[in-house]
Amino acid sequence: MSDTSEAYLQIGEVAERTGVTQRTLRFYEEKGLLRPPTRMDGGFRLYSEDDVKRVEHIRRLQNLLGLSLAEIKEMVEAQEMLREITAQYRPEWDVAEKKRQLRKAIDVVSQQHGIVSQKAEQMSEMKAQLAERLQTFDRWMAELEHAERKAPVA
Amino acid sequence: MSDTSEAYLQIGEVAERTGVTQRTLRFYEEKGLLRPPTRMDGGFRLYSEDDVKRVEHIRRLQNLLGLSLAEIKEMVEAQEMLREITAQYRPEWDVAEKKRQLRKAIDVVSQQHGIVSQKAEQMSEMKAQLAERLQTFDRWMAELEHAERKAPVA
DNA sequence: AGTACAATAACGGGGCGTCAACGTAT
DNA sequence: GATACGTTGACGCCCCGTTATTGTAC
Repeated sequence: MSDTSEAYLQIGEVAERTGVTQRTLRFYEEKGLLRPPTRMDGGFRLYSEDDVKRVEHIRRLQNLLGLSLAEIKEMVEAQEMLREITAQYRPEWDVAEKKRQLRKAIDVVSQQHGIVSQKAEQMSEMKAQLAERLQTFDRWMAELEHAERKAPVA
Repeated sequence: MSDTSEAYLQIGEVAERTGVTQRTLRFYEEKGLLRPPTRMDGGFRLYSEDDVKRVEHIRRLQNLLGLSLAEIKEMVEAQEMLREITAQYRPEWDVAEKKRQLRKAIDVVSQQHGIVSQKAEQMSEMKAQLAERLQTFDRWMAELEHAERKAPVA
């Protein structure tokens, strides 16, 4: 019931669940975006559910925000920092240091928020344009069908 | 007043106005995304305002939708097709052919619309999450400042 | 005759895809 | 012992950035 090996995932399962390839997972690890996972005796990688979440997070930052892996690495590292500060009490860190780290995290997140806001705006603008064009096309199509009825295929 | 050379732009101006590099413009041309522009006697490229618009269009498809240049090329070509059909009368094209082209265009545009809609949704979701986190961080920061006042820097 | 701008190679880097050759075992 | 899954290289592609060298002129 309380086994040490609660839920390990091999690289193939992680790949399937996250929608990236195994190559990509190993590449992220090589680049320091994913911490090296534990291994079984034969050398097979064993991932945790947390690792899956990190991969999904990385992918969102890539696909939605279009950030480079280097930028993403910085953000992910800043987040790790924050977790270490906040997860368990750390009385040995003085308050000034905590504040500095927190400010850094706030900077990162608000920067992301800015990017997202901007992109979201551009998105809805583009969406409106596309909808308008679809309207126009549909009208043209209707006209063509009308013309066809008047003068059927030669 | 009605000069043949109404408004030509050299590659540097186009680069500046579109925010891409000259290298990128030449690369797009090489890959067939931009039609080869006219040249002056010495070989310098001369772009039109329409070319500028095409570059901006390509960039939006890249940055917002994250499409590959190959995909973008298809879309741009489909659009050109449509322009040729609709811009001037072409009685020599039969209606069935026009309909086929128009259907293709509708397919392309509604596909884009689908992608945009989906991305826009993910965007606003992410935006909300980020806003929430910012709230949390701000509260933590306030707590830290409170603590600092009670027990000032050692 | 000097300066700003452009042209064409050619090499390099990020982010993987894709074998190849080989070891492991949910 | 056969099958499915994993391991580490190594090479290649896409989308350009970045010189380097040479030519042109809003």
